[in-house]
Amino acid sequence: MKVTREQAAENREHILDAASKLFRERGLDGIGVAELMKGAGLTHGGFYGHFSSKEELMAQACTRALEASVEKWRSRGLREIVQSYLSSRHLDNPGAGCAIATLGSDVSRQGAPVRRAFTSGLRSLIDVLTRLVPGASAAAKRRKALAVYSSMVGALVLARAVDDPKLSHEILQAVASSVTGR
Amino acid sequence: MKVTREQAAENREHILDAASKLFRERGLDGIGVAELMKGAGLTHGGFYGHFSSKEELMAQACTRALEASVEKWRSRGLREIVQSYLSSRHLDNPGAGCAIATLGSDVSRQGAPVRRAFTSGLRSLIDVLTRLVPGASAAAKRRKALAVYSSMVGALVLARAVDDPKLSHEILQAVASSVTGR
DNA sequence: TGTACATCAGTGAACGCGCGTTCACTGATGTAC
DNA sequence: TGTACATCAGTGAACGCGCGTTCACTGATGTAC
Repeated sequence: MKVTREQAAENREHILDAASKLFRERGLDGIGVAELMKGAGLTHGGFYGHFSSKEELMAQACTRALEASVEKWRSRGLREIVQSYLSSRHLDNPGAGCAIATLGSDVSRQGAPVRRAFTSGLRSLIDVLTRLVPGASAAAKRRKALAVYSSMVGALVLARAVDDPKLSHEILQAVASSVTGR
Repeated sequence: MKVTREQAAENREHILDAASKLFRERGLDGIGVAELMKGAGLTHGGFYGHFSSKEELMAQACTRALEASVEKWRSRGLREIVQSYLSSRHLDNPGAGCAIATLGSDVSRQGAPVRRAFTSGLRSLIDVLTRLVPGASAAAKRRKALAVYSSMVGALVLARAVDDPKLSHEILQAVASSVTGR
Protein backbone atom coordinates (compact mmCIF):
# COMPACT_ATOMS: atom_id res chain seq x y z
CA MET A 1 0.00 0.00 0.00
CA LYS A 2 2.55 2.56 -1.02
CA VAL A 3 1.27 6.05 -1.62
CA THR A 4 2.36 9.12 -3.57
CA ARG A 5 5.20 11.11 -1.97
CA GLU A 6 2.84 14.04 -2.03
CA GLN A 7 0.14 11.96 -0.32
CA ALA A 8 2.64 10.87 2.31
CA ALA A 9 3.54 14.49 3.04
CA GLU A 10 -0.15 15.29 3.38
CA ASN A 11 -0.59 12.34 5.73
CA ARG A 12 2.18 13.72 7.92
CA GLU A 13 0.33 17.02 8.08
CA HIS A 14 -2.89 15.23 8.98
CA ILE A 15 -1.12 13.43 11.82
CA LEU A 16 0.20 16.73 13.14
CA ASP A 17 -3.21 18.39 12.85
CA ALA A 18 -4.96 15.52 14.60
CA ALA A 19 -2.29 15.38 17.31
CA SER A 20 -2.38 19.11 17.87
CA LYS A 21 -6.14 18.89 18.46
CA LEU A 22 -6.27 15.59 20.37
CA PHE A 23 -3.36 16.37 22.70
CA ARG A 24 -5.11 19.58 23.70
CA GLU A 25 -8.37 17.74 24.26
CA ARG A 26 -7.05 14.72 26.15
CA GLY A 27 -3.62 15.69 27.45
CA LEU A 28 -0.18 14.60 26.23
CA ASP A 29 -0.41 11.31 28.12
CA GLY A 30 -4.16 10.99 27.69
CA ILE A 31 -4.07 9.72 24.12
CA GLY A 32 -1.98 6.99 22.54
CA VAL A 33 -0.18 6.67 19.24
CA ALA A 34 -2.78 4.25 17.86
CA GLU A 35 -5.68 6.62 18.47
CA LEU A 36 -3.72 9.61 17.18
CA MET A 37 -3.06 7.77 13.92
CA LYS A 38 -6.71 6.76 13.71
CA GLY A 39 -7.55 10.45 14.12
CA ALA A 40 -5.51 11.06 10.96
CA GLY A 41 -7.19 8.18 9.11
CA LEU A 42 -4.20 5.83 9.32
CA THR A 43 -3.10 2.79 11.32
CA HIS A 44 -0.57 2.94 14.12
CA GLY A 45 2.20 0.92 12.44
CA GLY A 46 3.11 3.67 10.02
CA PHE A 47 3.70 6.22 12.75
CA TYR A 48 7.44 5.67 13.03
CA GLY A 49 7.91 6.38 9.35
CA HIS A 50 6.90 9.97 10.11
CA PHE A 51 8.20 10.58 13.64
CA SER A 52 10.99 9.03 15.64
CA SER A 53 8.94 8.84 18.85
CA LYS A 54 5.73 9.98 20.48
CA GLU A 55 7.73 12.64 22.26
CA GLU A 56 8.88 14.13 18.95
CA LEU A 57 5.27 14.30 17.82
CA MET A 58 4.30 15.99 21.10
CA ALA A 59 6.90 18.68 20.56
CA GLN A 60 5.97 19.29 16.93
CA ALA A 61 2.23 19.26 17.66
CA CYS A 62 2.74 21.81 20.43
CA THR A 63 4.78 24.02 18.14
CA ARG A 64 2.03 23.83 15.56
CA ALA A 65 -0.71 24.68 18.06
CA LEU A 66 1.21 27.64 19.43
CA GLU A 67 2.10 28.96 15.98
CA ALA A 68 -1.59 28.92 15.11
CA SER A 69 -2.29 31.09 18.18
CA VAL A 70 0.48 33.51 17.25
CA GLU A 71 -0.85 33.84 13.69
CA LYS A 72 -4.37 34.45 14.95
CA TRP A 73 -3.18 37.13 17.35
CA ARG A 74 -1.08 38.98 14.81
CA SER A 75 -4.14 40.19 12.94
CA ARG A 76 -6.09 41.30 16.01
CA GLY A 77 -6.27 44.04 18.61
CA LEU A 78 -5.73 43.59 22.33
CA ARG A 79 -9.37 43.82 23.31
CA GLU A 80 -10.34 41.32 20.67
CA ILE A 81 -7.66 38.89 21.81
CA VAL A 82 -8.66 39.12 25.46
CA GLN A 83 -12.35 38.78 24.72
CA SER A 84 -11.96 35.72 22.55
CA TYR A 85 -9.45 34.13 24.93
CA LEU A 86 -11.89 34.53 27.82
CA SER A 87 -15.00 33.53 25.86
CA SER A 88 -17.22 30.49 26.48
CA ARG A 89 -16.33 29.39 23.00
CA HIS A 90 -12.69 29.06 24.03
CA LEU A 91 -13.67 27.56 27.40
CA ASP A 92 -15.62 24.77 25.70
CA ASN A 93 -13.19 24.04 22.85
CA PRO A 94 -9.81 23.15 24.33
CA GLY A 95 -8.89 21.22 21.18
CA ALA A 96 -8.87 24.39 19.11
CA GLY A 97 -7.63 26.77 21.78
CA CYS A 98 -4.55 27.89 23.65
CA ALA A 99 -2.16 24.97 24.15
CA ILE A 100 -0.56 26.55 27.21
CA ALA A 101 -3.86 26.71 29.07
CA THR A 102 -4.68 23.13 28.14
CA LEU A 103 -1.29 21.50 28.61
CA GLY A 104 0.47 23.95 30.91
CA SER A 105 0.73 21.84 34.01
CA ASP A 106 1.56 18.73 31.95
CA VAL A 107 4.44 20.46 30.23
CA SER A 108 6.41 21.09 33.40
CA ARG A 109 6.68 17.31 33.79
CA GLN A 110 7.69 16.67 30.20
CA GLY A 111 11.15 16.23 28.74
CA ALA A 112 13.37 18.77 27.02
CA PRO A 113 11.85 18.68 23.49
CA VAL A 114 8.33 19.55 24.62
CA ARG A 115 9.48 22.23 27.03
CA ARG A 116 11.66 23.78 24.36
CA ALA A 117 8.72 23.91 21.96
CA PHE A 118 6.56 25.57 24.60
CA THR A 119 9.16 28.09 25.64
CA SER A 120 9.68 29.16 22.07
CA GLY A 121 5.94 29.41 21.40
CA LEU A 122 5.37 31.35 24.60
CA ARG A 123 8.09 33.86 23.68
CA SER A 124 6.35 34.53 20.36
CA LEU A 125 2.98 35.02 22.03
CA ILE A 126 4.50 37.40 24.56
CA ASP A 127 6.19 39.38 21.80
CA VAL A 128 2.91 39.84 19.98
CA LEU A 129 1.16 40.90 23.18
CA THR A 130 3.97 43.28 24.13
CA ARG A 131 3.40 45.26 20.95
CA LEU A 132 -0.32 45.59 21.64
CA VAL A 133 -0.33 46.41 25.32
CA PRO A 134 -0.12 49.98 26.72
CA GLY A 135 2.90 51.05 28.77
CA ALA A 136 5.29 53.94 29.36
CA SER A 137 8.46 52.06 28.37
CA ALA A 138 9.41 48.91 26.52
CA ALA A 139 10.10 47.23 29.86
CA ALA A 140 6.74 48.32 31.25
CA LYS A 141 4.96 47.01 28.16
CA ARG A 142 6.67 43.67 28.46
CA ARG A 143 5.81 43.42 32.15
CA LYS A 144 2.22 44.30 31.34
CA ALA A 145 2.11 41.66 28.58
CA LEU A 146 3.36 38.98 30.97
CA ALA A 147 0.81 40.00 33.59
CA VAL A 148 -2.05 40.05 31.09
CA TYR A 149 -1.16 36.70 29.63
CA SER A 150 -0.72 35.09 33.05
CA SER A 151 -4.17 36.33 34.04
CA MET A 152 -5.75 34.91 30.94
CA VAL A 153 -4.05 31.52 31.22
CA GLY A 154 -4.90 31.24 34.92
CA ALA A 155 -8.50 32.23 34.32
CA LEU A 156 -8.96 29.60 31.65
CA VAL A 157 -7.27 26.89 33.72
CA LEU A 158 -9.46 27.68 36.72
CA ALA A 159 -12.64 28.01 34.67
CA ARG A 160 -11.99 24.64 33.06
CA ALA A 161 -11.08 22.85 36.28
CA VAL A 162 -14.22 23.96 38.02
CA ASP A 163 -17.42 21.95 38.27
CA ASP A 164 -19.92 24.74 38.11
CA PRO A 165 -20.51 26.68 34.87
CA LYS A 166 -21.68 29.73 36.82
CA LEU A 167 -18.36 29.92 38.64
CA SER A 168 -16.48 29.34 35.37
CA HIS A 169 -18.13 32.31 33.75
CA GLU A 170 -17.70 34.46 36.83
CA ILE A 171 -13.95 33.81 36.69
CA LEU A 172 -13.70 34.62 32.98
CA GLN A 173 -15.69 37.83 33.38
CA ALA A 174 -13.79 38.99 36.45
CA VAL A 175 -10.49 38.64 34.63
CA ALA A 176 -11.82 40.16 31.42
CA SER A 177 -13.00 43.25 33.23
CA SER A 178 -9.75 43.49 35.17
CA VAL A 179 -7.60 43.26 32.02
CA THR A 180 -9.59 45.42 29.60
CA GLY A 181 -11.49 48.48 30.78
CA ARG A 182 -11.60 48.27 34.57
CA MET B 1 0.58 -8.93 59.49
CA LYS B 2 -2.34 -7.30 61.16
CA VAL B 3 -1.69 -3.96 62.80
CA THR B 4 -3.27 -1.85 65.55
CA ARG B 5 -6.44 -0.05 64.52
CA GLU B 6 -4.66 3.14 65.48
CA GLN B 7 -1.69 2.18 63.32
CA ALA B 8 -4.02 1.45 60.41
CA ALA B 9 -5.58 4.90 60.75
CA GLU B 10 -2.10 6.43 60.77
CA ASN B 11 -1.20 4.45 57.66
CA ARG B 12 -4.23 5.85 55.90
CA GLU B 13 -3.03 9.35 56.76
CA HIS B 14 0.43 8.51 55.45
CA ILE B 15 -1.05 7.33 52.17
CA LEU B 16 -2.98 10.58 51.85
CA ASP B 17 0.08 12.67 52.70
CA ALA B 18 2.27 10.81 50.25
CA ALA B 19 -0.40 10.99 47.55
CA SER B 20 -1.00 14.67 48.11
CA LYS B 21 2.71 15.33 47.59
CA LEU B 22 3.39 12.81 44.80
CA PHE B 23 0.32 13.67 42.72
CA ARG B 24 1.43 17.30 42.74
CA GLU B 25 4.97 16.35 41.75
CA ARG B 26 4.17 13.84 39.03
CA GLY B 27 0.57 14.49 37.99
CA LEU B 28 -2.56 12.48 38.73
CA ASP B 29 -1.80 9.99 35.98
CA GLY B 30 1.96 10.23 36.40
CA ILE B 31 2.20 7.98 39.43
CA GLY B 32 0.69 4.56 40.07
CA VAL B 33 -0.95 2.97 43.08
CA ALA B 34 2.10 0.77 43.78
CA GLU B 35 4.48 3.71 43.98
CA LEU B 36 2.06 5.78 46.02
CA MET B 37 1.82 2.98 48.58
CA LYS B 38 5.60 2.63 48.58
CA GLY B 39 5.75 6.36 49.31
CA ALA B 40 3.72 5.65 52.44
CA GLY B 41 5.94 2.71 53.39
CA LEU B 42 3.43 0.02 52.42
CA THR B 43 2.84 -2.45 49.61
CA HIS B 44 0.25 -1.94 46.91
CA GLY B 45 -2.06 -4.83 47.83
CA GLY B 46 -3.38 -3.12 50.92
CA PHE B 47 -4.50 -0.05 49.05
CA TYR B 48 -8.08 -1.16 48.53
CA GLY B 49 -8.57 -1.65 52.23
CA HIS B 50 -8.24 2.12 52.57
CA PHE B 51 -9.74 3.49 49.36
CA SER B 52 -12.26 2.13 46.91
CA SER B 53 -10.29 3.25 43.85
CA LYS B 54 -7.37 5.38 42.72
CA GLU B 55 -9.89 8.03 41.73
CA GLU B 56 -11.19 8.25 45.30
CA LEU B 57 -7.64 8.75 46.52
CA MET B 58 -7.10 11.46 43.91
CA ALA B 59 -10.13 13.36 45.14
CA GLN B 60 -9.21 13.05 48.82
CA ALA B 61 -5.56 13.91 48.22
CA CYS B 62 -6.60 17.01 46.28
CA THR B 63 -8.95 18.05 49.06
CA ARG B 64 -6.12 17.62 51.56
CA ALA B 65 -3.66 19.65 49.49
CA LEU B 66 -6.13 22.49 48.99
CA GLU B 67 -7.14 22.56 52.65
CA ALA B 68 -3.50 22.95 53.56
CA SER B 69 -3.28 26.00 51.29
CA VAL B 70 -6.42 27.49 52.82
CA GLU B 71 -5.07 27.01 56.36
CA LYS B 72 -1.76 28.59 55.42
CA TRP B 73 -3.47 31.59 53.88
CA ARG B 74 -5.81 32.20 56.78
CA SER B 75 -2.97 33.36 59.00
CA ARG B 76 -1.34 35.64 56.46
CA GLY B 77 -1.76 39.00 54.78
CA LEU B 78 -2.31 39.57 51.08
CA ARG B 79 1.21 40.75 50.32
CA GLU B 80 2.70 37.79 52.12
CA ILE B 81 0.47 35.35 50.25
CA VAL B 82 1.30 36.82 46.87
CA GLN B 83 5.02 36.97 47.57
CA SER B 84 5.26 33.39 48.74
CA TYR B 85 3.02 32.14 45.93
CA LEU B 86 5.24 33.81 43.34
CA SER B 87 8.55 32.86 45.02
CA SER B 88 11.27 30.59 43.59
CA ARG B 89 10.69 28.37 46.59
CA HIS B 90 7.15 27.71 45.38
CA LEU B 91 8.28 27.46 41.77
CA ASP B 92 10.76 24.71 42.63
CA ASN B 93 8.58 22.73 45.06
CA PRO B 94 5.38 21.71 43.32
CA GLY B 95 4.91 18.81 45.75
CA ALA B 96 4.38 21.19 48.63
CA GLY B 97 2.64 23.97 46.75
CA CYS B 98 -0.64 25.00 45.21
CA ALA B 99 -2.47 21.98 43.81
CA ILE B 100 -4.40 24.06 41.30
CA ALA B 101 -1.25 25.36 39.66
CA THR B 102 0.23 21.87 39.52
CA LEU B 103 -2.82 19.86 38.50
CA GLY B 104 -5.04 22.52 36.98
CA SER B 105 -5.01 21.40 33.39
CA ASP B 106 -5.20 17.72 34.43
CA VAL B 107 -8.31 18.32 36.49
CA SER B 108 -10.44 19.49 33.58
CA ARG B 109 -10.01 15.99 32.10
CA GLN B 110 -10.79 14.16 35.33
CA GLY B 111 -14.08 12.69 36.50
CA ALA B 112 -16.67 14.16 38.81
CA PRO B 113 -15.07 13.32 42.21
CA VAL B 114 -11.80 15.12 41.49
CA ARG B 115 -13.49 18.12 39.92
CA ARG B 116 -15.84 18.40 42.87
CA ALA B 117 -12.90 18.36 45.28
CA PHE B 118 -11.15 21.07 43.31
CA THR B 119 -14.19 23.28 42.98
CA SER B 120 -14.81 23.14 46.69
CA GLY B 121 -11.16 23.87 47.51
CA LEU B 122 -11.03 26.72 45.04
CA ARG B 123 -14.14 28.30 46.57
CA SER B 124 -12.46 28.29 49.98
CA LEU B 125 -9.29 29.85 48.61
CA ILE B 126 -11.28 32.55 46.84
CA ASP B 127 -13.24 33.28 50.02
CA VAL B 128 -10.03 33.78 51.98
CA LEU B 129 -8.60 36.05 49.28
CA THR B 130 -11.83 38.03 48.98
CA ARG B 131 -11.54 39.06 52.63
CA LEU B 132 -7.95 40.26 52.16
CA VAL B 133 -8.21 42.11 48.89
CA PRO B 134 -9.10 45.83 48.61
CA GLY B 135 -12.33 46.90 46.89
CA ALA B 136 -15.24 49.32 47.07
CA SER B 137 -17.97 46.69 47.41
CA ALA B 138 -18.27 43.02 48.22
CA ALA B 139 -18.74 42.30 44.52
CA ALA B 140 -15.68 44.35 43.60
CA LYS B 141 -13.58 42.54 46.20
CA ARG B 142 -14.68 39.18 44.89
CA ARG B 143 -13.89 40.17 41.32
CA LYS B 144 -10.51 41.41 42.45
CA ALA B 145 -9.84 38.17 44.32
CA LEU B 146 -10.64 36.11 41.22
CA ALA B 147 -8.39 38.31 39.09
CA VAL B 148 -5.51 38.14 41.57
CA TYR B 149 -5.75 34.40 41.96
CA SER B 150 -5.98 33.82 38.19
CA SER B 151 -2.84 35.89 37.73
CA MET B 152 -0.93 33.93 40.32
CA VAL B 153 -2.00 30.53 39.00
CA GLY B 154 -1.23 31.52 35.42
CA ALA B 155 2.16 32.93 36.37
CA LEU B 156 3.18 29.75 38.16
CA VAL B 157 1.94 27.51 35.35
CA LEU B 158 3.87 29.53 32.77
CA ALA B 159 6.99 29.81 34.90
CA ARG B 160 7.03 26.06 35.45
CA ALA B 161 6.34 25.16 31.81
CA VAL B 162 9.18 27.29 30.58
CA ASP B 163 12.68 26.05 29.86
CA ASP B 164 14.66 29.08 30.89
CA PRO B 165 14.97 30.07 34.57
CA LYS B 166 15.50 33.72 33.63
CA LEU B 167 12.16 33.82 31.84
CA SER B 168 10.49 31.98 34.74
CA HIS B 169 11.63 34.59 37.21
CA GLU B 170 10.73 37.42 34.89
CA ILE B 171 7.16 36.10 34.72
CA LEU B 172 6.87 35.73 38.49
CA GLN B 173 8.21 39.21 39.10
CA ALA B 174 6.07 40.86 36.45
CA VAL B 175 2.94 39.38 37.99
CA ALA B 176 4.06 40.11 41.56
CA SER B 177 4.61 43.78 40.77
CA SER B 178 1.32 43.96 38.89
CA VAL B 179 -0.67 42.43 41.76
CA THR B 180 0.94 44.12 44.78
CA GLY B 181 2.14 47.69 44.57
CA ARG B 182 2.33 48.51 40.89
C1' DT C 1 5.99 5.57 -24.58
C1' DG C 2 6.18 0.73 -22.55
C1' DT C 3 8.06 -2.84 -19.53
C1' DA C 4 10.54 -4.84 -15.35
C1' DC C 5 11.94 -4.13 -11.09
C1' DA C 6 13.34 -1.68 -6.83
C1' DT C 7 11.57 1.30 -3.42
C1' DC C 8 9.08 2.39 0.49
C1' DA C 9 4.38 4.27 2.82
C1' DG C 10 1.24 1.97 5.13
C1' DT C 11 -0.74 -2.48 7.51
C1' DG C 12 -1.62 -5.32 11.42
C1' DA C 13 0.28 -8.88 14.47
C1' DA C 14 3.42 -9.13 18.12
C1' DC C 15 6.78 -7.62 21.89
C1' DG C 16 7.66 -6.27 26.74
C1' DC C 17 6.08 -3.32 30.22
C1' DG C 18 3.52 -0.90 33.79
C1' DC C 19 -0.98 0.04 35.05
C1' DG C 20 -5.38 -0.58 38.31
C1' DT C 21 -7.43 -4.11 40.57
C1' DT C 22 -8.25 -8.84 42.78
C1' DC C 23 -7.34 -12.50 45.82
C1' DA C 24 -5.51 -16.33 48.73
C1' DC C 25 -2.75 -16.05 52.39
C1' DT C 26 -0.30 -14.47 56.89
C1' DG C 27 0.00 -13.46 61.49
C1' DA C 28 -0.60 -9.87 65.06
C1' DT C 29 -4.59 -7.74 67.22
C1' DG C 30 -8.89 -7.72 69.51
C1' DT C 31 -12.45 -10.32 71.94
C1' DA C 32 -15.09 -13.86 74.39
C1' DC C 33 -14.87 -16.72 78.14
C1' DT D 1 -5.35 -12.05 84.41
C1' DG D 2 -4.83 -16.00 81.09
C1' DT D 3 -6.21 -18.79 77.13
C1' DA D 4 -8.45 -19.86 72.52
C1' DC D 5 -10.14 -18.18 68.64
C1' DA D 6 -12.06 -14.86 65.23
C1' DT D 7 -10.93 -10.75 62.87
C1' DC D 8 -8.81 -8.16 59.51
C1' DA D 9 -4.58 -4.88 57.95
C1' DG D 10 -1.13 -5.80 55.16
C1' DT D 11 1.55 -8.95 51.67
C1' DG D 12 2.81 -10.31 47.11
C1' DA D 13 1.52 -13.11 43.09
C1' DA D 14 -1.62 -12.85 39.45
C1' DC D 15 -5.29 -10.89 36.22
C1' DG D 16 -6.54 -8.34 31.94
C1' DC D 17 -5.60 -4.28 29.53
C1' DG D 18 -3.60 -0.52 26.87
C1' DC D 19 0.60 1.54 26.07
C1' DG D 20 4.96 2.71 22.91
C1' DT D 21 7.56 0.44 19.79
C1' DT D 22 9.14 -3.21 16.30
C1' DC D 23 8.80 -5.92 12.29
C1' DA D 24 7.61 -9.00 8.35
C1' DC D 25 4.76 -8.16 4.84
C1' DT D 26 1.92 -5.82 0.94
C1' DG D 27 1.33 -3.60 -3.20
C1' DA D 28 1.19 0.93 -5.55
C1' DT D 29 4.66 4.28 -6.85
C1' DG D 30 8.86 5.72 -8.87
C1' DT D 31 12.78 4.63 -11.82
C1' DA D 32 16.00 2.48 -15.13
C1' DC D 33 16.23 0.87 -19.56
